[in-house]
Amino acid sequence: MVADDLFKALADPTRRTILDELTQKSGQTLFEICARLSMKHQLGISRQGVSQHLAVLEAAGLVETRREGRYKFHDLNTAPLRRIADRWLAPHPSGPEENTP
Amino acid sequence: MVADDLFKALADPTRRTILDELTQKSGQTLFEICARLSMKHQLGISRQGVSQHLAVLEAAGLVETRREGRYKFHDLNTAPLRRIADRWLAPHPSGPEENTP
DNA sequence: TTGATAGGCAAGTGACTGCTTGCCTATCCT
DNA sequence: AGGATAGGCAAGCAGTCACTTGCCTATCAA
Repeated sequence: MVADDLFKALADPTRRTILDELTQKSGQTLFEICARLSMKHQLGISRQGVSQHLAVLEAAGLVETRREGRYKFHDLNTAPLRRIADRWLAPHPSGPEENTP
Repeated sequence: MVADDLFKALADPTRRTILDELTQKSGQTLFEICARLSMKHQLGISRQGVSQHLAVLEAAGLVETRREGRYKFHDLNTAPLRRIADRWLAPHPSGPEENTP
């Protein structure tokens, strides 16, 4: 389920802060994001923790990555965000989501 | 944290289905929502489960309630939804969310 | 080639969460 | 009054999640 990945990704405050950082400066590496979370947000989190958060954001389609040599750059993709509110702003004839987990 | 309640509320698929139902028909009671989840969505969930979900949605500001006698009606409030995407669509000078849990 | 840098994989742990069950209160209808 | 209906409170349980630790691979610079 696509919507599920999206909302689950947004549910964590650290992931939302990562999106904030990528909004300010796109194309950051893992270490760069780690440094910013630590410096600007006083987030004492390990590199692995950030890496796992980025994986969740990528699975949700909110972050796209490109490799260059040993560097992996992370870019923001706001497309999924813009469709969130639309779902509940107008009545739908049928439920847009199957809910059988 | 307001944003935290909002995103946590949206993280659960059952709660999103409840929002779908309230979009279709506003002002439903707890039992009415229970019946619709069971009939239309094959969700085998207890009344307490639905009640707890509604409490979370109300804490997030997505649902507002009004009592009339022994009935409690639930109405949708889409205002918080419309501000979600805005956060990451334009760069912010400083982080809009404190992240010190 | 050696060391340093950037990142990945996997297992373990503590906390949170969704859900149930059991019991209780309040309102309405005969 | 008495039963039925609508809803609330609280404890308990199982599954999920965020995070850490330890080790491994790949690229670059000397």
